Amino acid sequence: MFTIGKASEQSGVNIETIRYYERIGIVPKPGRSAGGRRLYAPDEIAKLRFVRRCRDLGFPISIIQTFLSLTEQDERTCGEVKALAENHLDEIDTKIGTLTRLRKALLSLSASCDDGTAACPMLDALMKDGFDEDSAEQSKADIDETTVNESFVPRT
Amino acid sequence: MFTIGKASEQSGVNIETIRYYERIGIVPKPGRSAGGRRLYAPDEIAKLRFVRRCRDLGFPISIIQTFLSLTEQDERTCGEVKALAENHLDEIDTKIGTLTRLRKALLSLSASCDDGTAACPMLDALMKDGFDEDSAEQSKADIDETTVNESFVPRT
DNA sequence: CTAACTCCTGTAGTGGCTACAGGAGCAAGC
DNA sequence: GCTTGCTCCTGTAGCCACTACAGGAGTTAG
Repeated sequence: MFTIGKASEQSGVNIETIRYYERIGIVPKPGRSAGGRRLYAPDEIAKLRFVRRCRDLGFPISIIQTFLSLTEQDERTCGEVKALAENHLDEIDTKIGTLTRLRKALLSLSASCDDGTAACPMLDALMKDGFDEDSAEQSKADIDETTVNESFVPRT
Repeated sequence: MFTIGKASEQSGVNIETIRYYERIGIVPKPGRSAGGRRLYAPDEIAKLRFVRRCRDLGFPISIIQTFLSLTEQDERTCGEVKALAENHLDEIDTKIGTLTRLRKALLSLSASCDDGTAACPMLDALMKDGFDEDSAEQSKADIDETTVNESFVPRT
């Protein structure tokens, strides 16, 4: 049995985050010592580590919850997991695509911008009227089609 | 002069978001009608549009605020703008790199996962002990080096 | 004059944490 | 036994950039 500090070290999950996970019910409440401190069994630490790895892969908590319940009742598990993973992969691909288009737009904007000039062509371009019609609206439309809002961005 | 609804249409900024921008002080408080409604002049709408475009490019509000104050006092504007834009470009690049590594990791994990299997190799792998040492830790280390946390992810 | 619409303020919720404040348990050294 | 310093406890508030209400008031078309 380990206190929360050791559990944090071994799982790689921040102490505050462990308590947060307990609060939102993604990991079960651990036992307590006589003095009221949380005590973690090795398998509870394994669960925390699992959650961290899934977060590292960019999965949202809600999906991880599904993963965890799937591991409890191990009936036709793998198909669902694969489906969720592939859906997540699609989202990652969309995100990479969006960022790549953004990168391109920003690059061409900042390229017009020479150091030392007083009036800034980049800011000018962003202030102008007929800007969205050109290049940016293109990527905007692409994004809106697929509606990829939920900022998942992996933890560091 | 336009009411908030028209201003929203013309700028592409959601009504609630306009009021939010006013509340946090990124755009100035507009005038009011006799009945207490916000009235926007064309240049205020232009400012809103500028903010939206910057958000579309993924700039955080704080940077946009800098942009706006730079346009007020137009002294050595362009150099600073370019620097901020290039810094943002670097962040985008890092994010694309992270997502690409993630994609790879997730792809190889889900590849091991055949539909219909009861026990899931992917979940197994994530539960296992010596997992972080292999491929995931690589990308983890890369991320930690550069410390890119602030989830910026462009609006749709 | 009324129905439908737009707008107002203020507050709370989203995700996934992180950062306190103010206290209590616990281990080691004196 | 007592102090020092560490870890832990609960509860709450903050982060970002919005979004979503509730409950009311102004406005406009028929």
